[in-house]
Amino acid sequence: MARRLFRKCIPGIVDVAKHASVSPATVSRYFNSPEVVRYETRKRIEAAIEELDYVPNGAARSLNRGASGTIGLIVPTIDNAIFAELAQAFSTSLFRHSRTMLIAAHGYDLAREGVLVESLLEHRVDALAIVGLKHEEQTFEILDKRDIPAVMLWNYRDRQSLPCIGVDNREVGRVATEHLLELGHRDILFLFAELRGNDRAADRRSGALAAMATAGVEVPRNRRVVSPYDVQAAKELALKALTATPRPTAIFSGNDVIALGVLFAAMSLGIRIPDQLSVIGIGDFRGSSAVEPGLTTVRIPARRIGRRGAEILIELLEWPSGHTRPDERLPVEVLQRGSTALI
Amino acid sequence: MARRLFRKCIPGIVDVAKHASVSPATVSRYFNSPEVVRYETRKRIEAAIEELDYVPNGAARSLNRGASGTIGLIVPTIDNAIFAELAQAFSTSLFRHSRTMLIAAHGYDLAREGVLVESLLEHRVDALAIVGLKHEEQTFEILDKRDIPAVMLWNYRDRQSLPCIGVDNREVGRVATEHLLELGHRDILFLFAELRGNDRAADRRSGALAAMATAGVEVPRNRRVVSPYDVQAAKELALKALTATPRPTAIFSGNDVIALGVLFAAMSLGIRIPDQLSVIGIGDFRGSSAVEPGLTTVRIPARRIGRRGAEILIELLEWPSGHTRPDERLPVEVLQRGSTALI
DNA sequence: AACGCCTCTGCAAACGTTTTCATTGATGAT
DNA sequence: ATCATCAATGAAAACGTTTGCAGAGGCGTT
Repeated sequence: MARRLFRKCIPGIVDVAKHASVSPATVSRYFNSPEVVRYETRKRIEAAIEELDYVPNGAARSLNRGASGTIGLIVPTIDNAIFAELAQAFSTSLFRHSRTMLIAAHGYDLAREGVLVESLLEHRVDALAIVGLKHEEQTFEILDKRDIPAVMLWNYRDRQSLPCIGVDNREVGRVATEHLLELGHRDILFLFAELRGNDRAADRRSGALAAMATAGVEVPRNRRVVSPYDVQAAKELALKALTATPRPTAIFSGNDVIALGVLFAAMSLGIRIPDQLSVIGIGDFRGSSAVEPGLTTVRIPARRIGRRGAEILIELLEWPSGHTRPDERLPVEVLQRGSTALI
Repeated sequence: MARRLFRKCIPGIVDVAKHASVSPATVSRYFNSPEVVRYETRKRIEAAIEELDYVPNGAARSLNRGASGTIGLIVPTIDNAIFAELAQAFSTSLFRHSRTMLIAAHGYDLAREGVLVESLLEHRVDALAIVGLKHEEQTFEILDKRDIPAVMLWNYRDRQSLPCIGVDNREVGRVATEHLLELGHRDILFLFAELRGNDRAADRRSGALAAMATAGVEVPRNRRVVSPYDVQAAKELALKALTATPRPTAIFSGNDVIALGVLFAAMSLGIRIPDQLSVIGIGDFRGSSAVEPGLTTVRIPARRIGRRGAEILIELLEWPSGHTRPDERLPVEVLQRGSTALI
């Protein structure tokens, strides 16, 4: 094949080698195990690198080594406070171990998720983290066949086909509901988050309804509403429910964004919180404590999940075998602030 | 060099070729220009790919082609509503053109930014987008030497060394201030965002102060405060200012997060907005319209910036030469909602 | 028949690293 | 002087693709 004459002479390791009058092998060693290279040689190489503005070619390295130093993260969307926090923590942890994050978002579309996995595999990520428990069968198969380390983040459940690191979202739904029940509320409006392609939301819902059943409280159809992930939309749904009679005494919100919408709806109707209405959220987003009144919510440790996810994958990479399964179920807790009170 | 016997037989193009009884070249053509491969041959190759679960090796391709199909994005932090929106839009646009985003965050640390650029170059990104105008000299130099397409996002200014796509943040600061002035406010508290390593915030500040100067209104020292990017912190700063006398009649907030903090502070003090206090934000974050009262803010089209940034880089890649400089200055506008009123 | 053209495919040379193995001196022990 | 040891380096074979060139048939035209 003909030389690519046109390519703009971007310097390679052999150029550096020539410049420093050593062999490419030595330059490579300079990077990968400097201590075996004689001091003066090292100096010469350094000078050459500086001179040529040499930057190693990751593709070539990864081709040779069979590892790219890159770890994939698949989230529903970046554009969502809580996943952004997760991603940031994940990325930072990786950076600390000199690896890079390759992030991809599927927009709650499981089919598209498959494409993303393929794409990440094509980039030869060394490991993979996916948000959520529910994925296409094919995804699991291909990860298994390739046997690259993989974990599922955010939601936790026992005996999954892949290790998970996160919280049990059924528990989350349960404790939020129990909190309202303990305060004496019986007529509760449930504003669940969109369930499609979202096992977290689905789990919260089933946890919540289970808690209600345990308490022996009926939840009529019109008290179970699904809200988009959007303050404005949640606000409108809440407005509708709060202007009808009878009015619920409490609102369970599938996440803090929905809760924020509820708060604003109440405000615009002049309904005093928590005297006339209790509101609980889920997530403890940044800023939820500053809302007026402070939002009672179930804390989900997003950053910690991101950090642990990254750390565990790296561990898996560096000690490939042995190990018990690295599942981690993180604790959740209700943070009672000003938005809930005894009925 | 000895064969890497241990590597778990992950199939390559030659395995596929053998399986389909063709040459590797033909398999490669199957991917890159299917129309030249005979139908039956194509079928055979498809079967082999299916059978072996073959996924092309991006590193090898990128090594050979000298292009990785990957485009870098450097942001201060992902974990920030507005940059998350930007990144999401950027990523989606790239995906549409079958390219991948490699994102990196420096946490407002210009020094670390240099490392990130290097790291992205090592990954051989085909192009690069950076948020902000101000960067290390070395960054510009290396981008220039490598001559990979690069743009600066978010902030706009004429005659920069790299094309920029964004809004003029001095204008942003100016129009926000003018809005308050037009409503008759003279005693305005300025809660600027953190300025260090943040040319956007600095520009907003200078635009705002210039507008005040033009109007001939003095801004005393204690009316210029810098707030962290955090609802709680902004709330506390606002609380302090709002409990002192004299109380400002309006608050200029460097971004919507700060404005939210101000709103909550006013609420907790029982100060009615906008009757007793006008508040303006900047950014028009998702949800800012749903706040009660609706937040008046200066709209910055984050998604559009992300999308255009991606599109422009791709254009630059596909028609490498010619072209006028692709700078784009996007319009800003004040969205008056319920949080500002005549004094 | 001879020739040219077209379609499809194979050959083999890159791409820029890493790493095994061998080589070269230098040093120290016998 | 001989030999083993050691430190520092070089030579060369991979890694898995892409692609220019050339070859092999098939077909239509002279």
